[in-house]
Amino acid sequence: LPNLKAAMSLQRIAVVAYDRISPFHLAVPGAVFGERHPDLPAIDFRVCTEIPGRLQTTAGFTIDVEQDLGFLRQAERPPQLLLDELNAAYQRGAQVVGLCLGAYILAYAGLLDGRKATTHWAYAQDFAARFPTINLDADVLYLEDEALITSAGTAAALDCCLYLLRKHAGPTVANSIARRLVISPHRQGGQAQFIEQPLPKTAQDNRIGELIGWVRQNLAHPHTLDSLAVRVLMSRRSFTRHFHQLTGMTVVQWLISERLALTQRLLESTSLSIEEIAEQVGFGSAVTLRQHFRKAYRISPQAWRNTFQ
DNA sequence: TAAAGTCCCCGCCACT
DNA sequence: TAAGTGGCGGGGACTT
Repeated sequence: LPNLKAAMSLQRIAVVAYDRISPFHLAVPGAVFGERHPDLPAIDFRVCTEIPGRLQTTAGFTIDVEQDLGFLRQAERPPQLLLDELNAAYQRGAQVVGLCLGAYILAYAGLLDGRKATTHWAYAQDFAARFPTINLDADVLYLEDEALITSAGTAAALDCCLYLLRKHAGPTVANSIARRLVISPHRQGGQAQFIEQPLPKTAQDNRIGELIGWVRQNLAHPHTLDSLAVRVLMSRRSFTRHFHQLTGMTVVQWLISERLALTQRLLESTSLSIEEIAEQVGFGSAVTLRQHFRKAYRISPQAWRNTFQ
């Protein structure tokens, strides 16, 4: 059945494995949290399981897991043991994460009752039927409600882990690790506005989330730092600071990445000229569009269009 | 593509 | 005291 999850505080992260686990799901938290980073204090990262020993993976090879759930603290009997441990961890103030189908574990543990959660879209119907008291949102990459975080399928676990890292260690470290993994620090289709912020002080972050949605709808506008800062009722300085904290990108970086994403779509699905596309996506000129496109994708817009049409 | 001009980013620090 | 805010300015990124 279900999956793995991590109880974390950045000093200590426990990932729960089980027999016939998908190695990808084990590798994702391992790649984000398990390796040393110069700007990050060493994390006590461990994989644990109910009964230590050899576990089969779905990829045909086996892994040895020495750690039992004692790392998660306490004792009793599986699988109730696992649920109890998770509850105990949550009571102690740990952050509890259910990646992919790991959301089922949190749900069985009763942690998600009355809360928002997500899981792999293919299991959304089953999940909703099984746990009617849980408010399921299958359209997001990951979702935080209080200290409980669930992520959607497979690769969304990466977005989720990077979100956790950004939250606890800051955007610089998170971006650095994202770069090392050769993935976008903040995926297009941006989930920022969907993250349920647990603390009341984040009214501003919510405003930024709304701003992100609005700018996407109005990319053609000639946005500037000042015009955007006014919209979220912040000074320039605070706006850039909050924006970076929330998304891991600077305002201009993000704007450019949004404009480039739309550029790609228009190149693929329309026959608009580069000039017309530049106009529609908010680049001041075709020259500017070409510069950014080339820098980001190492290919000219025209060449991109040719290969994708 | 090149270069001048403009705008942004972010460390710093005084001030809530 | 601790945490957040916002003006300032140099270096650098972006635009034309």
